[in-house]
Amino acid sequence: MRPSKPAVEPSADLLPRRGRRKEARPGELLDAALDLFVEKGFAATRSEEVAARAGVSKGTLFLYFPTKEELFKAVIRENLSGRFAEWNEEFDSFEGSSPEMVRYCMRVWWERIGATRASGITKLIISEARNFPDIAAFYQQEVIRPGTELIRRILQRGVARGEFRAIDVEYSVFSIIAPMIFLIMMKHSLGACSPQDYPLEPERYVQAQIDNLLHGLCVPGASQEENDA
Amino acid sequence: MRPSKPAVEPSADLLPRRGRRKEARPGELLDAALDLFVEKGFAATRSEEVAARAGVSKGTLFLYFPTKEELFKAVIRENLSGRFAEWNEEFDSFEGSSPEMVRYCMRVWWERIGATRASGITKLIISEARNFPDIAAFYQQEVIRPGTELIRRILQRGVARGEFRAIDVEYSVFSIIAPMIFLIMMKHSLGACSPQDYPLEPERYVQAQIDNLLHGLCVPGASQEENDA
Amino acid sequence: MRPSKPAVEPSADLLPRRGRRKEARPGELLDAALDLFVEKGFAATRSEEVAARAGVSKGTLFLYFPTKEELFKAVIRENLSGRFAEWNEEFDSFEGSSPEMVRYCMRVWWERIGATRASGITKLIISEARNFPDIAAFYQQEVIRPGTELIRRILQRGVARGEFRAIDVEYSVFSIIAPMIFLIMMKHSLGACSPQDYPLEPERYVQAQIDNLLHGLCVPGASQEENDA
Amino acid sequence: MRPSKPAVEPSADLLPRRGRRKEARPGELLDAALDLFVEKGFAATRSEEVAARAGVSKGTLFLYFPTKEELFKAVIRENLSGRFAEWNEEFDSFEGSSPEMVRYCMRVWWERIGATRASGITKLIISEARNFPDIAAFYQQEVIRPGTELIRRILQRGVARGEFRAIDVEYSVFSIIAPMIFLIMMKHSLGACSPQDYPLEPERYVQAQIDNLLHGLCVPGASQEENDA
DNA sequence: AATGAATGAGGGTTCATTCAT
DNA sequence: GATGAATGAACCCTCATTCAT
Repeated sequence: MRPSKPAVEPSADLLPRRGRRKEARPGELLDAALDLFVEKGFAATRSEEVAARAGVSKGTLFLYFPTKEELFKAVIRENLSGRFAEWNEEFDSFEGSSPEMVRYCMRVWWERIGATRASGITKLIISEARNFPDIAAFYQQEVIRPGTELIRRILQRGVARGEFRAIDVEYSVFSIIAPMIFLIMMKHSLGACSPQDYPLEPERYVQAQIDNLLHGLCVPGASQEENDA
Repeated sequence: MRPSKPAVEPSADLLPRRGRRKEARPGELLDAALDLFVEKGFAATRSEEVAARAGVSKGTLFLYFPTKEELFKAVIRENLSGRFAEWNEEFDSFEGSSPEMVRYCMRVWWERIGATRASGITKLIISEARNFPDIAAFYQQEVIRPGTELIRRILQRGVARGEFRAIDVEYSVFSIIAPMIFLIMMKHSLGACSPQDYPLEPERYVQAQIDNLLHGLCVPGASQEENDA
Repeated sequence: MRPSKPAVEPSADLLPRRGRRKEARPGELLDAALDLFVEKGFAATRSEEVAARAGVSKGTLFLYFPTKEELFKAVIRENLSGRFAEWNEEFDSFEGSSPEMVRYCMRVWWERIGATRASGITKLIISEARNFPDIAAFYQQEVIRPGTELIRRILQRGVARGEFRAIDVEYSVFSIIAPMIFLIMMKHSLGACSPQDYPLEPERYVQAQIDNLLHGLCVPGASQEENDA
Repeated sequence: MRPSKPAVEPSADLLPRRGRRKEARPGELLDAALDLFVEKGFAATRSEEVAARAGVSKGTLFLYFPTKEELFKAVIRENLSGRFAEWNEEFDSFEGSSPEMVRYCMRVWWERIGATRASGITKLIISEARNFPDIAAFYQQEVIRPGTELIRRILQRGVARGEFRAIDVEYSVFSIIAPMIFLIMMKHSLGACSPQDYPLEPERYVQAQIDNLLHGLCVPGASQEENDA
């Protein structure tokens, strides 16, 4: 039906064209999509770009994901593997001190999430939450709630064991979360733009945050300044 | 991102303004644009929506801003009040202790930025940085650098005066920045989606962060655990 | 934003480009759409063709009709002006004989519908009914039912006045409808394809149908052949 | 309509066929295609649907028919059984009266065409004629011309034998054709949409049309109204 | 200055067709 | 032969931008 273009010689093409790899496709597309959505945002990413980065044509994308929005949701779902059961267990059986737990928590967060492609999901959710309220709610249920719960238990343990001060446990959760989220956001936004301006060494960053978080800025024993607002 | 036309300077600025009647227009457009860009992102915001929210017609928008991209840049510029000179002075003449400076810094950050519409800019920059590298660089110069510099000076002062421990000043800057940025990001993303899931009270949040930051989680004097990685 | 093509001189263009004629547009578009839908069918007609035939650009079409399907429905609605009230009245006050009514009915059908653009709607509905069941139902209500009712009354009148035989009134309605619909369908399908093969003169056609319908093929008084199936 | 490739002749026809196993394929595809083309039209029918309904894969369809358009033509050709030689003979040797011939003609038309899947071709041709002028011309040659010729001979016989009035033979042909085509069109369009609104009993319909056609609506002997236009 | 009708390039999605298996 | 994954031209529709009024 369509006027076929003059058959282009597949001259020295070593890779198999029209590869038949149904199993591999969705994963490659999801990877490409994650990268691009993180980099440019959902709306500014063109479907064709995703396909091209995955090494397939535009049409192939829609063979696996009926719409761009479904692709987005699949990207989130794919990378939201609920590993909290495992992590909860890991922390329940943790034998060290509570400060060590906090230290371990933050280091592991960086190693397992921050330093990996999974960190893109965090950036993606925070940037796109308002355009995808149902995704946001899903993330809330599946990640935020169990995550904060895990951290809260660490803090409560520390207070109960007399290792931590009588902190505001509920809101101190964010003293662990905030520095990690900040690091991840920087990695994917300003840090990715001008690395020369943001020579953030993640290990040193995490180390400094842990140190300040556990011991505070102030020299201990100095005159306690008043805590009135 | 498409190539932006060379920004056309609105020459009418040179003429003496008689009535201030219509002069409110650009401001209303910038306000509307800020809200919508923060809410939906640059790419997902339609020019017509901006105009409608500002109460003018589509054509009028392009009367003041030659392209959507220029509108975006104007939104950023408009809300990047270079108040660092003022703020630097405020801190240079600050008479209290360094812990008080940190406390003041974080409270004022929330009051002057976080609680106001200006906080949207932070969200916007972080979300859109990679689509607007020049904007990101501009922000880097105008906000990040002076901001971190200001905070660094506070920390150095505290160390110099023996009020703060021998912290990693360079990276401890983020111990102040991260919690504030996190609060602002939440306010504009997940927090705006499901307020019932995020009943964050900003004052209590800031208070808890300040408290933990200054005194740390650990009870002072407890056996210092080793700081090796 | 978009790279503007080198401004083409509107050399000798007498017609106003970018005409501002909001009132006229929908009608012109509906006319163009009717023609094309009749000619090529709904699915095979491209939106851009409709726009082009109406002398506007693709985008303009969607300014007035949100989707191609809505355009289709509007085409039907526009041309389905329920003139049955008027026609009912016309026939209720008809003073001639019932055969004259039949004759008048068929001639007027051709003049007011068959010979005009409105006949396209008939072709359209019949060809597309199964793709647009709601349209078909609507047409059923608004056109078919009142139309058959009108004709049934004519036939009943003829029987009641002793002018017509004891016909099967219910199904004799189609003895009037069928020839008219056939003529209209031919006009828009095979007749439009090869006029040289279909030199149908509508007036002679209608005349012949009326004549046969009223008096039958058979010579009157000839031996009635049996009517068993 | 796109330019159709020159139809490739399936050369395998020359080889002696061993098993008839797979030879059913093309027929099943043609059947499926006929149904779907009639139901949705050519453009709105997807090749994959045709294949699916025939119980084969998309690829197989194109094994037998090089393009969708060739499939369409094959559907027409397949169902255009040139049985006119046979039918002509049947009528040439018909022994009854001319009214009986008309009656027989219409009944047989319904039984052999109207009531069978072949009736879909009629609907298809009429609906798609303008998109396939060559098909229309072919149909004209193969069906319309011999069909009208057959009917014309019946009418002429009746006139010659004094059984029919001095009718306009040329145009009276349509008095037989129109009601049959109308019935078939209804069956495949509006009648298929809302059967509850179209409880057309074909036998009663055909009976009524025959009756009216042969004897007319008017009571014989009543004052002949003038036949001037 | 302000409007909003008009434009048309761009992007999401479909689907006839191809071809490696 | 048969399959169905892959392709990409084509089509519907959007929306930034223009411009006559």
